[in-house]
Amino acid sequence: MSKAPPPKPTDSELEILHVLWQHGPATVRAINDNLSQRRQAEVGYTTTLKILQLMLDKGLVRRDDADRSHVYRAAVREQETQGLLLDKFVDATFGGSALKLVMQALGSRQTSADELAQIRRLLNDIEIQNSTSTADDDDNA
Amino acid sequence: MSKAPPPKPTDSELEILHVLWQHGPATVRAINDNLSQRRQAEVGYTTTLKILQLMLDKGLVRRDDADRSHVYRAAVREQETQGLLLDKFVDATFGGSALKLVMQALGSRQTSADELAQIRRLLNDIEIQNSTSTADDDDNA
DNA sequence: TTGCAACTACGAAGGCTTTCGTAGCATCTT
DNA sequence: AAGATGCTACGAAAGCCTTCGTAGTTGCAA
Repeated sequence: MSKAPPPKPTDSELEILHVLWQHGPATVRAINDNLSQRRQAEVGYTTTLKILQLMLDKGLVRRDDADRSHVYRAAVREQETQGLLLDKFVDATFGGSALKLVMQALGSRQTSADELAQIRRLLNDIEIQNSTSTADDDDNA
Repeated sequence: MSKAPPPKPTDSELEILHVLWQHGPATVRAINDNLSQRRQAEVGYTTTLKILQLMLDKGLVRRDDADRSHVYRAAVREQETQGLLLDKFVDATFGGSALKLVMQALGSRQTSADELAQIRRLLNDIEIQNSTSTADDDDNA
């Protein structure tokens, strides 16, 4: 009955999720080391620990505390989480228009020919889907 | 001299900026009415006033206090502000890859044929620019 | 002129996020 | 066995954002 939807991660939490998504399950020590590398400065060990504990409460991570050093792993998927954040961002910043966002992202930025090609490929896929799936749409979120 | 870079607006501030971008200069009363419409609930008048005062401090808006009812107007441009926010968002959420963001935005979302066409047009423009303006480029990212 | 309505300024509370210090406990080493 | 090391739990502080109440002032109307 109660599948509480996973809440929107904060910036620090998102940073930790990136580590977990990239490296898989890890101890606080490993996560903290990784975080310290990414940033300029050292991150306090207990800071990382605390955030992980809060994330556990929120359901953003799970942990295995069989061993003395608990092992944390992401409880939310990368794409889903990014999609969630993207939705909110599009609403807040571009009034809900994903098109505006895409135009802005492509327009005011260096985009390589390779990337442009990838996007074209995606556009083709979408158009094919749009034209073929018109008969059988059975999607509910 | 010190052209202090305009700081990143918060969510509430951004909401107010949207009103100002859309309607031009306005009084607190007008802004507050507009805000109250967008949301479900009434927004406290002094809440709006307070945020505008903070925005004035930050340089996000300017005001004309010739009349008793001060008139506020945006001091930052829509596109620039959106670009700034987009940069931060891409960094935090997609590890700096604008491509991933675009793919996610287009992939997990309903995109109309019309919108797809607009994006294609933009892609064409970009490719033309890439080939004409840099006749002799070997690109390195 | 007196009183009401509208406006600005300001302080403060509450919530959230991030950071860190400390305490307590288990483990390992010598 | 005893001490050092490393780990977790927890409390608390600081900063930021949002919200609102209150006080003081100005302008208008009766």
